Amino acid sequence: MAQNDTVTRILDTAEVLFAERGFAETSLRTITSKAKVNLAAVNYHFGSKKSLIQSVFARYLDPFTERFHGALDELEARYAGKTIPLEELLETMARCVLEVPAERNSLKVFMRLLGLAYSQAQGHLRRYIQEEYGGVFTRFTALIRQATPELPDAERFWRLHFMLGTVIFTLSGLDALRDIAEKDYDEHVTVRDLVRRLRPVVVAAMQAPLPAPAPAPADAQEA
Amino acid sequence: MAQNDTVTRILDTAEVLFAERGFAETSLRTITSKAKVNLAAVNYHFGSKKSLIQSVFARYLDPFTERFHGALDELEARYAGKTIPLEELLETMARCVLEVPAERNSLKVFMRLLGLAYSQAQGHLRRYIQEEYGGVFTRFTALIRQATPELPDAERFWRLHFMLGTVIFTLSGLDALRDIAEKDYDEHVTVRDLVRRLRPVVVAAMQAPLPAPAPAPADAQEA
DNA sequence: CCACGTTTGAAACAATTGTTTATAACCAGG
DNA sequence: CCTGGTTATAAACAATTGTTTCAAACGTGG
Repeated sequence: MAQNDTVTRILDTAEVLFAERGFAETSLRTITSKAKVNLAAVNYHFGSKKSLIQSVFARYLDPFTERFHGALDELEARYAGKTIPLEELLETMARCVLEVPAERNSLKVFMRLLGLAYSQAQGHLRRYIQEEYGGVFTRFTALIRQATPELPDAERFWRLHFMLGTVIFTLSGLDALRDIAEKDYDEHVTVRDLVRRLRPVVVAAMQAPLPAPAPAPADAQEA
Repeated sequence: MAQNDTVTRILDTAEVLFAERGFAETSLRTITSKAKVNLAAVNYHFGSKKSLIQSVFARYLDPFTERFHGALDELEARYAGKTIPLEELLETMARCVLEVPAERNSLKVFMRLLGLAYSQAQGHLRRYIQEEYGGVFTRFTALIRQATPELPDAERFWRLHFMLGTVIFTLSGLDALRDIAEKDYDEHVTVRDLVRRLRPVVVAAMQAPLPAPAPAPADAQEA
């Protein structure tokens, strides 16, 4: 029990600190002292700081992907070859995202971690997540493709990432935004409230009219 | 000229490195060696690393806010008290965002810096930007408010941040996304292409139907 | 009870960080 | 040609970082 206790105590403390301050800004000494374990315990149990970070993600993403795959199985079975409506797909994903972290820590931590992973510049973390958990996302986008046959592939690709940005940005910066919202509109907003607000926006965004065709490239502007 | 040369060479190098690797991950030695200036030059000219970071932002945001204010002046004059349409407001902002960094470095760097500032966890940088440049944004949102009278204030607040997330997330992660898009759909996408794609999505998102009212809070879920 | 693999503990390590210091180079104005 | 303040340079500083080491404590199977 002592070993497991040390490992989970490190993970519990690390994920909170990472979410609060970022990866580079969180030292192993801060983690271990707050977790009341020895400094060397991190390198002993995880090997390195980098691998600790990945373990923090794995503890969220492993149960998520499993549950998400299951939910998609159930959905495909229910629709038996018929194309699943867009709302249903989004709803299912939202439900899985909400359910998994609710069992342990707050969803806020999970989203903040995801946001950090994406903003990590050189992106070896994003690559790890892509390689390890890209499967469900590929499966999900294939179903989205069937649900939005009117969209050109490239257009759908970009719109999905537009919405990914919306969700990650909003939920990962939730604390700051919530403070403003509470002060200015005195309403205490929960994550579920946000998902409720997100739903019509995401649907409308995905179903927005196609953009005007690109103008003739008179002089190409480098990006 | 020598002084100015050192200062701008530090800023030019720092903004690129910051955008590529983040703030904490970029050391002053990396900056100064790449900029071919002495290590102490940063502390001499800027005082500290933190203040160098702020200077990097100021060099983008000062001309941007000036130009944006001017554009809003011109818009208000043109509409002479009448409410400015939403599309026009968005168009104006997009134009200013596109024009300013085009004069010097790439827009990509600017957006990546903005994304980093927002994902910076403890957020003293976000606070600095808010205090220093919050004015234009307040003015802009007031105009947006007139353009979308059907939206409750809180709803508009959240939707604006949804869209802010879309823009920052997409444009700050542009390189990675562009690689995927080019590989999968072999289309070379420029920033202007993205803005063209963004336009109908943002408009549709802002005009999406209101969400269903919150269900009775049977058991409150902590966030 | 003993012995052995596993886990913890305190300390030290080597490397890197931002910042400061003291000296030298520069470059105008008298 | 000095002289004054401004800028550049090299070196050192103190603090912090991730990682390693090695001995002590632990706990379980013989």
